[in-house]
Amino acid sequence: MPYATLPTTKTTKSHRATGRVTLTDVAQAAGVSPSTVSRALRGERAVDPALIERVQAVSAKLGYVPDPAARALASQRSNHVAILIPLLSNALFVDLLDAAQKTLRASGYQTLMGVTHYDASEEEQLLREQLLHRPAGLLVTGLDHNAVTRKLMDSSLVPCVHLMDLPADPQAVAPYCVGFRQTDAGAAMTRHLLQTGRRRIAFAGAQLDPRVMQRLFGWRSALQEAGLYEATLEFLNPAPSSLALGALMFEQIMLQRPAVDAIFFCNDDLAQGALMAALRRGIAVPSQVAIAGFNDLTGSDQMLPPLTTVRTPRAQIGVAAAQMLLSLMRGEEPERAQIDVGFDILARQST
Amino acid sequence: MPYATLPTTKTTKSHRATGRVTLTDVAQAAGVSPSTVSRALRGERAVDPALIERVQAVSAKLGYVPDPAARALASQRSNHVAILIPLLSNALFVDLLDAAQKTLRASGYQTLMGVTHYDASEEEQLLREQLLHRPAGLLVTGLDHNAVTRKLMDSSLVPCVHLMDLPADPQAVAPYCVGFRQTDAGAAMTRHLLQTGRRRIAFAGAQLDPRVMQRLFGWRSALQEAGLYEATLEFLNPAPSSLALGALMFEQIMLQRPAVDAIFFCNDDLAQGALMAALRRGIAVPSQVAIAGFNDLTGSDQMLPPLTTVRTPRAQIGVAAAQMLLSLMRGEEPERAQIDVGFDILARQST
DNA sequence: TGGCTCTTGGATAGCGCTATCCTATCGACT
DNA sequence: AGTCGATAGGATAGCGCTATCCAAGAGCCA
Repeated sequence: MPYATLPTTKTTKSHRATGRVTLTDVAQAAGVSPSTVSRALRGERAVDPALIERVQAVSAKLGYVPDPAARALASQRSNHVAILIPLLSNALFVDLLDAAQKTLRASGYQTLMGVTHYDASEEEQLLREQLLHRPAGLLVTGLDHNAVTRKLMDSSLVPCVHLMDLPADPQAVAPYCVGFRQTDAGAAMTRHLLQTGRRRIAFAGAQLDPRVMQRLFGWRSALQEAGLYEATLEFLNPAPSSLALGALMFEQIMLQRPAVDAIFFCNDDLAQGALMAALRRGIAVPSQVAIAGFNDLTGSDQMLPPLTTVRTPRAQIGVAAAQMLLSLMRGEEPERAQIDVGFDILARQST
Repeated sequence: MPYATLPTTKTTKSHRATGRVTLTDVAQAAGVSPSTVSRALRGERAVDPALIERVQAVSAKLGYVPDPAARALASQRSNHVAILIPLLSNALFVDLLDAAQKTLRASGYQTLMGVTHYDASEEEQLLREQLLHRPAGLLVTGLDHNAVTRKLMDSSLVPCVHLMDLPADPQAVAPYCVGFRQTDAGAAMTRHLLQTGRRRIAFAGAQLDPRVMQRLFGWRSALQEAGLYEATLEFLNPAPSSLALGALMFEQIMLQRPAVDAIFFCNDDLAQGALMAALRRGIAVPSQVAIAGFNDLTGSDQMLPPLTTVRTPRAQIGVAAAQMLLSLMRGEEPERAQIDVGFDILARQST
């Protein structure tokens, strides 16, 4: 006996309450039960292929669109993916966001963005708010979080992928990560400068977030290896990085240590500002002092001279992390918990 | 008779289903009905002040947090605000997003971001998806949308504020807008160039979105007023704007019209690229050719020479639009439907 | 004092789904 | 032939709130 002919308690009214086409409407029109429609549309369990087709046709004809709020309430899971990034004022993170967001949307997920401003307690608060929406997945920048944040992430059971960073242990199975070894990148750029014959290589860092500190450690170890490390070659400023700060730091370094023959800036915007300051001062780059940056931000190839930098594949990180998250949300176990996307030294004319 | 002593049908179980503290738990603990808790916590209708305090205390003690999904389902309204911007690769829109997002979050709203890529049908699709979440408000960039998009915005009854642009009619009551007159800004910069004695002023535009076109119209009308307009002074390229494109366009213009004495670029990144190209070519700025930009993006003050540009208060636009939206969402009618935040000509050394 | 409105709290029916349990049918195996 | 299990569909109870309708009592006036 087809479902439509069963004695139904309330037939006509349901469809008009909010003017919305509901799953029940589709069920009635297709002559099946709501459960079946729900299952057919989600590909859940076994449903007769012919029935699936019919349900899909009816639902398309009626213009049925599932209500995410009802779905979230009933299933305790939304189609949101929360992403936490430190800043929107650094193009690096915007590129990450853009790539991840595009990939997730293609699979039907809505991105909930949270900006932490490098503040652990703001991160915690944002995570709390986002978890209320029962996100299907979580993307967070870096591996450094306060204890409460880590506990929230764990106990929520929401799949989570970390961006940009990798754990010290290459065999770790614990956090899912997509990134590269910041320390290695810092060391690699320093070695490149050593190879071009530089001996007094300063490090200029701003913001001083964990990843900048790792690059600093890489620079230190490469210089120590070469027996050229001096603590006074470190120039650190906790202010956010910008062209203006780069120009300022360049002037300070040239004043305090006029004999440096290279400066490794922790981010391209600082290095770009330094290059402009050098032009203004008439300081020859690279003959008097070499300048290197990090991240290959937009415009670095247009500088005078073009800026030597580390190309960090952040769009690739965003896409790969989103894909890893997608597979985790499908309940799959990814092959490797960590993906090392590597980096490239782009040797341009500034070194 | 206090609510807790009434014959309750099911007392113990509700609290354990999902391990979540629900409104009903708070109601029982406070000895009032769920309706009262709901009203007390939302400040809805009249509730005894003492009762409100008690409910708040109990709810804080139990750690109750309302479920947004349940709320959205029952009230047909979420705490989401959808924002549509064309690109994340233009710092202008990121600044807008950042400011709006920050303001909205402070009032408890979650931002749903959508990136349209200047594509009307993608905008329509994004809007559709976002409306499913029953957003409490809508922020969209510009005033140009296809017919379906406009209809979706209207029929959804969701309060909507448009960013960056203002309607031609200054007395219009129709769309809520926060922005400035792009045409006026284009004309103002052109007049500034005329005042510095320039006579052959080229316009270089990329992306060619509606706002760029309005700046172009402003440039045209100012030149026509001065009797100096020539169609061959227009250089338009539909590619997205970037430093590299700016450098390229600069070279093309200097090749095709070597006698131009000023170039007005529709965006700062183009102008920055042009300044770098001029440095490379040894073309003197501003003595041989003046260069002007638009938006005062980061780094423009660090150029050599510093770039003359139009300061557009985009953070202010983001905040003001969010505030207008907040008041609309409270059901208030704002004083004015349009807010003109104006702009400033920043005359630096490049002109 | 009676009846009126106004105020404040309670009861209850959904909002539109999913998850769980249940039933009917069919085939295969003993 | 009888039983068991697997397969595919149906019935139903929530998920956690809000909105609507009701009721009780207070205050007010004639």
